Amino acid sequence: MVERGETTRIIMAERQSDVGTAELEVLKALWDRGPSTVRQVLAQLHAGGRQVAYTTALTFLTRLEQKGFVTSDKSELAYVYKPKVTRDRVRQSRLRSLVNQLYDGAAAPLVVQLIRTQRFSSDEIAELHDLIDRLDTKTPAKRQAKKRGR
Amino acid sequence: MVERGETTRIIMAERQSDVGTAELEVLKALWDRGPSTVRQVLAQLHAGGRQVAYTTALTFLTRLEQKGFVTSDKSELAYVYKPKVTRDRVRQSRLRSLVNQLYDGAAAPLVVQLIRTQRFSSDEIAELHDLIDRLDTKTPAKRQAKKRGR
DNA sequence: GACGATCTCCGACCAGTGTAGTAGGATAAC
DNA sequence: GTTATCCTACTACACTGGTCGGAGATCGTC
Repeated sequence: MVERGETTRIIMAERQSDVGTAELEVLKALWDRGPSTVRQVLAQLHAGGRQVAYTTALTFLTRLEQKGFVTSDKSELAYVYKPKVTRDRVRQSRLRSLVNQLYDGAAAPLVVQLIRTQRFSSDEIAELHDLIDRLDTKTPAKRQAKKRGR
Repeated sequence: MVERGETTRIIMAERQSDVGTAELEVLKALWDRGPSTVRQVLAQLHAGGRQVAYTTALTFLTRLEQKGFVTSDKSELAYVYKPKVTRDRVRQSRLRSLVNQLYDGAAAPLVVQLIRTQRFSSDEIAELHDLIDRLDTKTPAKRQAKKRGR
């Protein structure tokens, strides 16, 4: 009755088209194999235990392209798809969502939880140690652009 | 036409009903306020900027109850809902999903990424330092319960 | 006891996602 | 040239999650 809908849409727009779990599998296939045809992606999916039909894989790739996550080279009969987003970008984005949704945007508690609940090899522990040590030196507050390059 | 559907359903069953983003807001309201009526939850949602109708909040609570994430005390006219899962459980579960989906189940790379890309206050850094140090002593393999109390 | 405010229940709608079938174009093989 | 094969485009369907309206039960109050 009321003319709501606008605001609602805007609020939801914040979480614009995301990649679904099955679509993510497809992206992973592309990350792992590099540019691939539908059939190659399909083979990868099957190898990973996802028994879907050829057209299903095609649909995923088409939708991913609509959403802007992959591009396709249509010069050959069988299109060759390749990812437009990196694995890291997606990880980053998913991570941010998680932090915002469940940790009030503060990453530290997340890290604490991870360290507390997960098991790590001594190599990993060493690496973490190293990273944290390096954090100490370049303390946050200032964030002096040492490598202004990027 | 073909009698598929069985297998499909089974495969999808693996990813049993999860909590949606709006449902999660409701859960958060319950975590923050403790046991609440629909109206109270609604107020909390509005306070958080989510302008939804009363019946929408009701639907969320009902669905959450069906899914087993909340219970309700129906002794009064207005039911009082309370969470059946802790915030930590949900965090844990979401985290595991993320790690499995995007980090091949290995938490360490996630931690590395977090530490690399997020900013931390010096207090937080100190805490992390502490945690990692403690990891060193009780190396994974054995996990000798030094502080059995927990 | 009729009225208005509240509640819950039930059904509904839409968008998004997982999944696939069919149609029709291009290609390769006879 | 006809046939079998492979590819994309289009359509469809079920299920879930976000959103709500109307119907019917309850309760407090004149």
